[in-house]
Amino acid sequence: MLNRVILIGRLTKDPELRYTPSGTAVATFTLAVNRNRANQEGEREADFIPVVVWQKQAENCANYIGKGSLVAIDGRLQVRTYDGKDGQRRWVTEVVAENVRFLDKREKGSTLEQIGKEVPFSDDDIPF
Amino acid sequence: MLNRVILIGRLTKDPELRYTPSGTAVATFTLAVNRNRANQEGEREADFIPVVVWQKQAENCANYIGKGSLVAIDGRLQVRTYDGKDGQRRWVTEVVAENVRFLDKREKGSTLEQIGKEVPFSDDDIPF
Amino acid sequence: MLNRVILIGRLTKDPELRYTPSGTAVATFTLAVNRNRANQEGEREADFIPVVVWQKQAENCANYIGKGSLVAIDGRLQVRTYDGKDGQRRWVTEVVAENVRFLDKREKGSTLEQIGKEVPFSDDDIPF
Amino acid sequence: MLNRVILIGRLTKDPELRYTPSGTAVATFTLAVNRNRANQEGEREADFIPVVVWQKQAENCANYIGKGSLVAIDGRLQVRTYDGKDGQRRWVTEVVAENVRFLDKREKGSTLEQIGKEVPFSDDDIPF
DNA sequence: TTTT
DNA sequence: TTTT
Repeated sequence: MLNRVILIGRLTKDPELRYTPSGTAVATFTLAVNRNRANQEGEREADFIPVVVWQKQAENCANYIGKGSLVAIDGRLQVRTYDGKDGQRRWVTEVVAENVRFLDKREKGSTLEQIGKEVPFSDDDIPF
Repeated sequence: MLNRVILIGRLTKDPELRYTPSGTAVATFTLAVNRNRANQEGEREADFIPVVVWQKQAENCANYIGKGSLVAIDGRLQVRTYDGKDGQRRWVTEVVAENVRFLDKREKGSTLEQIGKEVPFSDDDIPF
Repeated sequence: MLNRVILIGRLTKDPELRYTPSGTAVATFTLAVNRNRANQEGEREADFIPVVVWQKQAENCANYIGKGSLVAIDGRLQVRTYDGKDGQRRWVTEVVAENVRFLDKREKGSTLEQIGKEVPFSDDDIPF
Repeated sequence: MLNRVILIGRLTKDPELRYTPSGTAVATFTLAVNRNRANQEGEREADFIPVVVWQKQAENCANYIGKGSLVAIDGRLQVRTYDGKDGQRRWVTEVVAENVRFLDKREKGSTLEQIGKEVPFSDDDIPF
């Protein structure tokens, strides 16, 4: 069946990179996705959406983006279940990103710019 | 910012229809979205995703679909926060459906078939 | 960059299956995607969208769906250029399907039903 | 039926703004959407996709974006037919944008920045 | 050249 | 007819 999620938003913090026992990289972060309209107090509302990324893209996220970065996510919705420390079963809904596009302008002379010059020209390998 | 979710799946139960104090219709249901592959035990895995629908579409859902119905959802991801009875703050992630398409074949002579004939020809008003 | 198209519609004809010189299967068909509202004459309008499918999914399409079948497509937009017989350069915009979901109910006792029983349980291999 | 297209890319030229006889604004432009990989010659390939925008969003496009601007489009695929000057019927496939998000960083002190300060805080009214 |  |  079909399950597709597309988001554009900003990281609320730097991504957290971990490795599974078998050595696969996993990055997690939460994405602030602004809604279209401000609320009554004039504050802009946002949805804070948990995102998981796997493998090489996880490492790219850890290396190239951080708190405040603007990204586009293309992935799917996943619902996991886990048992809290209080013994209660809980549900987590998160987006598994199949693709993460980095949308920030790279500053002239930034690390990203430099790195961009040394690596193959591909959105999959390096962000740009 | 962009926030879009597209799902195809089946209702795990009949939709629940409620009204807000101001009279707006809201339907909720959970959608079973099968993943592509079966797990080690040969069982098919699925994600169970909470869906909310508003206004006339909510009433259409309550009237025309039920447990087991196949639907396509086009909407956005929303994260709400609420306080549990234990005083703990919890988060709910759900899909707010902007469009619900009914994908089941209507049986010849079913209520749906009949109704289809009496109402204007529009996916927005009646499902088909 | 991001490029994603999601469609639900019906085939206007049986898919055409071909093979590239190197032996890769390609299926093409056009999808009638109904718009939401009827026009002034009360006729339902539709967009007729060219779709291309590659490899095993191409062969699945040729085997399992035909004129009138209801499918969901998840893919990307592609613009190709070619030279007409009049020497004029022309553009074709088509959807390259990465996933084709078959949404029709299989009739009891149909080939599809039988096949469903003999093959591994996966949306990627057999439609269901 | 479902018909959804989501794109991120750059304008190849400034948008063209026109008005229908009844006074509705329409903007058109073509979006260069880079594919993921470079071709054999090491050049980056792209799809050049025609986009149409209506009403206030059309005027926003004409006012705030131009050649080279990075945007995200959320809309639907449309196939139109027209008769060429040679009397031949032709087909055009284009994306009707329901939402256009402006993704470029506004330069400090730019018109966009200034305007941003004077207008209501909403992605629908002003880009940011 | 179009589907239910 | 194409963008960075």
